[in-house]
Order: sequence, then structure tokens, then C-alpha cells
Amino acid sequence: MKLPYNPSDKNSVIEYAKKLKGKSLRQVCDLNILEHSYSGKGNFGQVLEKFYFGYEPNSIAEADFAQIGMELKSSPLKQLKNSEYRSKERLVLNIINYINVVNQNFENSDFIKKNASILLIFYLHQPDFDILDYLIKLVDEWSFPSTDLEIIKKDWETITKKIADGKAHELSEGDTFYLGACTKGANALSVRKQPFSKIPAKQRAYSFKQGYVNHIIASIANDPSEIYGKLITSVTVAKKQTIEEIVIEKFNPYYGKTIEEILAITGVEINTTAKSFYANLTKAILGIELDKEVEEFEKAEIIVKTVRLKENNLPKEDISFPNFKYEEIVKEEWDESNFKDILEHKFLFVFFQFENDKLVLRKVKFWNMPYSDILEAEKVWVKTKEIVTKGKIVKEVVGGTRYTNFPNKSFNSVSHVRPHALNASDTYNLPTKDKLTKAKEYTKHCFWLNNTYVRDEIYLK
DNA sequence: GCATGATCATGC
DNA sequence: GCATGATCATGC
Repeated sequence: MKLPYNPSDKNSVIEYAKKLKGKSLRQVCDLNILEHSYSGKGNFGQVLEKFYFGYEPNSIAEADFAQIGMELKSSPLKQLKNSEYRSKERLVLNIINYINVVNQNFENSDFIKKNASILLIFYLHQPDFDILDYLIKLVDEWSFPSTDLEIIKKDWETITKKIADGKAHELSEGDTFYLGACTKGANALSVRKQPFSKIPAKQRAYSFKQGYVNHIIASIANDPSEIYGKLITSVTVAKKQTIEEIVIEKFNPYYGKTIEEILAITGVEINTTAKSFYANLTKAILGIELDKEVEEFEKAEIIVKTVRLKENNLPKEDISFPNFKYEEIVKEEWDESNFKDILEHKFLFVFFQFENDKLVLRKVKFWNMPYSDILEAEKVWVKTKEIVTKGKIVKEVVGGTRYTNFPNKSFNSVSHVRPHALNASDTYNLPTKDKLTKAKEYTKHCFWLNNTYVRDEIYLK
């Protein structure tokens, strides 16, 4: 069959691809073929490959357009209330071959062979729409900006080293900055062999983190990115230092200084009572303008947590996460749960400590939760889900105070569940009526990291 | 002094 | 109106 483009000419492929803009698959593909073969089901990318570009979907190691070394990737967008586009999810790339990758360098890796040049096709995902009716919004060829490539190379090496250390089963997205190792497979049983351990490891693929995809989208859409400040100003810097090293180097001169002293040295004026105070102080130290976001943190989806330690090193408060909805948690599985997703992020902890009633900067630390502790957090999540499912939240009511069966600090060393609401009547609906109180809704709760865990496993380590 | 339940303050 | 970071109140 003659193709409507020349597969050995990059411009021809890109030009043909760009005709997709503003169209849906139904508009550009042969409807008869579609209805016979797909009847609205299947995956957007597969339909696109087969019925628009005219080749059979494959899972070969080389790029889809082999002659020009270009890989085709389609991915969904979501639209914000202000009508801007954001990535709906991470962008999943090739599967990690644990056996082969340990014998490769980044430059000659399967990853680079497959993804050095990507033809990106972003479509607007709309709930309840047939995939054939999603509108294609953005089409362009994309390759790594040179500074990003240095970060991604280090990420690739981090992933490879963990496999070489026999720890493929302990891989986590939080291990890396832009390039993640995300799980890929029908279910938790999708495992494969790893070279230096007998433990089967979950099947994983390289992926760009959602935050990173958002920046790709902005660059393709030609959004002027005036809203970002960069830590890494050149390829030279990126080759020499990791994001981690750059951040620690910037914080280092302020260790042992009080907040007042830091403000005086940086000369930045920040409203000390504002909620955004610590976020702004962090930006001041990093040399980022206060009205801008730290580009590298957004791309890597780094969660910044400020902790105030008491003089005995114990954090003054536990660390909260977003509230969970009772009706949602009962439908989730741990592997796809919100809580696990959060815990697999990379964190930047900024530690202050009270010293004679003044707060002094102690240290900053990049951290992501070790595999063994994720398994502990899973127990807390499982128990929480069980309690909500059975409608056994309230244990007893004493006076006006309701005591719950939620996992507390003595249940688990990593995490516990506690209220996080405006007041007791700030509630979410329950999927099952509470057995004891007959209530149909309950005060909002969230998962917390225990302050003792933060002290022992993050601050002191 | 800590654990647990409850609530506050701010900004979008 | 709500999410989020922060803090308070009470009982042991």
C-alpha cells in the first residue's frame, strides 16, 4: 500500500502529522475500516498508527519511523478552568529491559535509540467521549533540550545502577527527577526477571513525569515561559552538577543562620506572616524571583516541605498530605492510589530548628521514601480503606469527642490518619453509613507522616 | 510531654 | 468555597 507520506523523509512525516491538528481520528481515518476493526474500542495510539500512518503497531526496540529514527507518541491533555492545557498523565516510553540495560551506556542505550526524536501528538481527553472523537490539539517533533538531556542522563544512570545493584524490585518514581521508572502492565502480577537478584521485579517503563510533560507542551505551544526561574542556567552547569548539588550549595551558606539573618543577607522582602512565607524564603535562597516558579522543581514534581524542629530534634508537627475522599479510597487499589502516588514523589525537606526561641536553618535534604517504608505506608492505607469500607470509623464517643479506629501513631512507625478539616462538621460523604453513629458523612481526614519518622529517617539520616 | 481530635488562617 | 500549611485543646 502506498503511504500518503515519505517514511524516509522527516519533513514529509512531520508535515503529514501536522494535518491532524484540530481534527479527530474519526475525521481523518477511513470510517469503514475503523468500524469493522475497532468499534470505538482500543487505544488511541494504536488506531493512529494503523489507520492514519498505515503501519502495524509494534513493540520493536527501534523507533517507529525506523528510517528517520523518530518515535510516535500520542498522549492526552486535560483543560484547566482557565482553559489552559496540561498533560493528563505521565508520558510512557519504552519498557525497561532489566537484563540488557545493565550492559549499556546512556549514549548507546535502548532508551536513546528509541526516544532521541519523538513525534508528539497531544489530544484533548474528554470524559464520556469515544476515543475516535478526541480533538488533536498539538503536533510537533521534539528532542531533548541539551540541559534537560544531562538531567535525564543522570536519571537513566540512577535507574540502571539500582538494577545493577539487584534492586529492580525497589525502583520508585521518586528516585529520579525528570525521567521516571513507572510501572507498566495489566496488574501487579506483571513482573519480569532482573539480572542480579532472584526477586521478580514489577515491569516498568521509562516515562516523563507529568510535570515534565507540561513543560514540553508549553514549549510546543510556544507559550512564552516568563513564569519560570531556572536553577540550571547552562549545559556546562548541568554537566558539572546535579539539581541536588546545586540546591544544597545555595542553601549551605545559610546553615546555622536565623530567619531574620537570612532575610537580611538575601535582601528580599517577604511578608513573614503570609502562608507562602517558607516557599518564598526558599526561592530567595535559590535566587529565584518570588513571582516565578522554580522550573526544575516543577518538571521533577518536587514536593517542598518545611519542618520546624524542637530543640530535641523532634518536628513540632506531623506532616500532612491532601485529604482523601471516603468514597474514592474504597474504590482504589494501593498501586493506583493517590497516597502511593504522593509518596513516590521526590521531596525537598527544609529543616529549621528552634534555638532560644528563634528559628535557625539546619539543613536541606532531597528525599524519597525507601521501598521498605512504602510497604509500611501501604499497611496504613489498607487498614484505612478497610475501616471505611466496613463503616467502622467511630470506635466510641466520649462527651462530644469521637474516637476512631483509624490507624494511629502506635499502629505504624511511618504514617497515621488524623482529621484535617475546618471543624468537625467539615465532612466528606461516606460510602457506607457508620455502624456506631449512623452518620452518612464524616470529618475530613488525611494521611500524615509521623514526626518521629521524619526525625529518625529523614532529618537524622 | 505526647497522642489524638479539633480547628485556624490564608490565598486562590 | 475549599485546599493547604499550621496550630490549638484536652486527657492521660
